[in-house]
Amino acid sequence: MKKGDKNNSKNKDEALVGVLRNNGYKVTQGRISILEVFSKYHIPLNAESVSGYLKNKRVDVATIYRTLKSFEEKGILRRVDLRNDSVCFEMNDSHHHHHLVCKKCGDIEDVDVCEIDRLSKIALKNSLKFKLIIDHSLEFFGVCKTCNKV
Amino acid sequence: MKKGDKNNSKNKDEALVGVLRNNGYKVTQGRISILEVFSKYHIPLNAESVSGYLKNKRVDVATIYRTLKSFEEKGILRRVDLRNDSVCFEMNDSHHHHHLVCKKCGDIEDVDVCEIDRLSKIALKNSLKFKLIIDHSLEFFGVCKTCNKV
DNA sequence: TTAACAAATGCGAGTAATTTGCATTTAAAT
DNA sequence: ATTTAAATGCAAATTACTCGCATTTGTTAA
Repeated sequence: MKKGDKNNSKNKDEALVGVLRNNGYKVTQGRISILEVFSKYHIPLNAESVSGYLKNKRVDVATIYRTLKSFEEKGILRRVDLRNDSVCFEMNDSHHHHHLVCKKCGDIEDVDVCEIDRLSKIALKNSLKFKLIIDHSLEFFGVCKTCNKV
Repeated sequence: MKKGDKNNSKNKDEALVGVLRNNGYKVTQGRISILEVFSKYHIPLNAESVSGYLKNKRVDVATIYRTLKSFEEKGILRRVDLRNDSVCFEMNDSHHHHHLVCKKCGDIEDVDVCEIDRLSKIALKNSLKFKLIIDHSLEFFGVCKTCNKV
């Protein structure tokens, strides 16, 4: 590993520590590791996947579930609903995006839809019951080219 | 019950029978009853709720789960993910709409967003991997006025 | 530094939603 | 009416997730 890489990695970790502190968390190795996984893999991950990526630095699955839920409540993670059998999350950073999911093989492609904020405002304006919209889900389900050939 | 009502009800059931036949299903009382529930209540329903509405005409919960899944695959029902602890469905008819869900009390308001087809086309056009988009999810999560007061 | 305390974790048991295997029943084709 | 594959009910199994509690750990303040 080159010096530069090491520093980058260190800086990145320091940024993650900052995220934890800003949200009033104790800084534990487990939470840092979980954040590292999400900041490395920009794909929807469920508790089991996170656990898999944490092989070496083992964190109990109950802790992972608790952490994911808490991170979501704080807005550090966003929940992503892909209509599979588990709840997935992604880092909730500036790189906000949605997904196209293959109904056959489950393959995922990111989708940038810049108009969702506008739609959200329209929805709120037309709403009778609601005063505040915090989040939204927007995912597309289809068939990928590979599966379509079969 | 008036004659007219009876006829309407009968016609409705015949329409539902048609739905089953068109999809290659055997026409069973259970499936008709389940379709009746969805065509009567235009709100997201999970297996348990359906079971509740079927009180008199009891259908086993395993059968309900099997039926819902199968109906979704056929496109008769749409899956609706409201981020609660069970999978919900709605009739997939012309009355297509989305939802605003209160994160605190779970109250739901329907949302009509007419631009989603356009977004879907844009997503497909920009996609590298996908050839076909079949469905999408779009739900908004927020806080309703009642809960916001507290 | 260290003492003290609340927060965080691990572990195991528990729960709720959903699925599955299989024997029985039933709709529909012949 | 007979036959057959599909559909159902029942009970057991599975899966994702949660909870209680004893122990550990990070942070605060002396």
